[in-house]
Amino acid sequence: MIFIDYKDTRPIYEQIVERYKTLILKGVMQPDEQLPSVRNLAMELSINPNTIQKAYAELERQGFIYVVKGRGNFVSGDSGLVEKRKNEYVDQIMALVREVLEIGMSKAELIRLIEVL
Amino acid sequence: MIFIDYKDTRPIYEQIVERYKTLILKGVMQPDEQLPSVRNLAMELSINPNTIQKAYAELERQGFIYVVKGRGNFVSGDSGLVEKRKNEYVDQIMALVREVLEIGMSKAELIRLIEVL
DNA sequence: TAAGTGTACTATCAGTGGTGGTACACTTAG
DNA sequence: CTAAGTGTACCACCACTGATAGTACACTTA
Repeated sequence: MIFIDYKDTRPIYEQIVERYKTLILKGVMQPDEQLPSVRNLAMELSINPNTIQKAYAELERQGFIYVVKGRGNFVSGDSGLVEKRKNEYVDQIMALVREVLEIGMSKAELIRLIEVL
Repeated sequence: MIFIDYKDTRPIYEQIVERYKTLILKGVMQPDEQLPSVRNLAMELSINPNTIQKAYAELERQGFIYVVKGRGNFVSGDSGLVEKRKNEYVDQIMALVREVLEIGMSKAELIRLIEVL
């Protein structure tokens, strides 16, 4: 379910955050489903528990999971997250589209590439 | 022409590289036009010459500029760069598009956003 | 009670971005 | 030829960040 790409330049904790965000938003992980414990996931990935802790803290800060002390971390049920996430993606895409249009690509060409995707 | 955004999390030298790449690709800087000297630009931006040097070295590595020792750095005339850069952008855009489609956005909606841009 | 959970520390290390400074080879204007 | 301006190559140093290692404590539950 979770893996680390050491060729990826992004920090490990960030990769884990991204991975869980997409798992949750795509519905692979259902609301109130439990995430692996900090220590377990650390063991499984052969990394330090503190790194997992950092990732989980970030996921909680962003509202993707909630924490029950002594029990574990669970997927949040907030559906507004999908909409928020969509907007994040759209903003990024539009910024890039503006750039590529400025150096001479046509809208039509770009739209065509999306259509055939 | 060049400025630094200290709120930007990217390193300074990288910001300078990006800035010059777009200036060159948009034609704001013409082939064989001279760039500011390492020391001048460093003074102007109040940063260290080594940082500028790093940015210029990267620009040369990517083929955007060429260097004449003792004279300065100049904009390259290679037109194939535009095409290469376009592809870089398109790859990034398509990766993001795939993500946003996976979490439930429709192609039509996305295309519409580009059309009204 | 014991095991498993999150959480909060502290110390330490490695890599990277950036600064500050020196030095050298080259080109060109005077 | 000389001096000024150019790129280039170092070195030492510092700050920040990501990550590790270890300890400790409070909570929940079988």
